[in-house]
Amino acid sequence: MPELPEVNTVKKAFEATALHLPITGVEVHDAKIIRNVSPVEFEGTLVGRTFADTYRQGKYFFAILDNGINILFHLGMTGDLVYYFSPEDQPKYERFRVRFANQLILGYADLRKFSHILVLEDREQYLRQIRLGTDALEITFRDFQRVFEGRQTPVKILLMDQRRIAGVGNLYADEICYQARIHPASPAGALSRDQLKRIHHFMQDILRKACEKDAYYQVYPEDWFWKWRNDKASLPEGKGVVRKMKLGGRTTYFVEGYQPLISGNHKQK
DNA sequence: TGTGATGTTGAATG
DNA sequence: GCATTCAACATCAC
Repeated sequence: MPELPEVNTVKKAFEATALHLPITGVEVHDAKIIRNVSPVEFEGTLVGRTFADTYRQGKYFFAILDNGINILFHLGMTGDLVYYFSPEDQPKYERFRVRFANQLILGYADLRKFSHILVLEDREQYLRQIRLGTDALEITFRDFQRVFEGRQTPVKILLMDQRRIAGVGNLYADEICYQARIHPASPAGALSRDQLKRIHHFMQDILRKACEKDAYYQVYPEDWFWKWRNDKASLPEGKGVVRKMKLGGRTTYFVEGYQPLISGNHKQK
């Protein structure tokens, strides 16, 4: 689930809860979850320090220690940070936890263990190394346009390509295509400037609103697509019927008729 | 009980 | 580069 708005919400909660507290202990339950250091090294890195700052780009969240070391939390599919005081509130699937001087415990839970937790000396170098793209909320229309130019690849796959645009995952990509009224399989290079403008606009509009609502789906606007996504029933107002297809190995939902497929035979500029 | 699908990415292949 | 497939992992729905 964690796409840009979810990760942004994790960041906000971390800032409100865990900053500037002395770290008194670390317990690792699953050594494999921290990818580049041993549990002992991880503990040694954290204990006695505080978290001083945070950074986020796309779905990558960094907690920055007071000595400048970055702890990357990439939440994978099921990662989450959980704050609690009492041991009986320990979340299921906790993989490690951090204890603070005020008795607060920060648990890292991850059912499916697709997470990447990394200790990084140099965040910028790491971001260059993985070639992470511009954050979806930051990317200008000009740069956005460049991503799609001359490509045969379906629009949705490019929206989810973290090396080009960082932060959009499977669910929000469907939402963006729906609100922009573009068929997700439309070849990117065939879109007109106006159509690209629409996608760029709705991408940022959707992500911004989702961030404002702390990625809490229940309070998303009524006319958003997500609640019908799994429904094979028709949408209200005769918009059409929800269809399902595979795109880049990911299940994709769209509304037939409402989101016309842009044909690729005449490239527009 | 077995099978396939599930929000993530990264590696391997042609 | 680009497109596709698979693997990492655990659970759930059918």
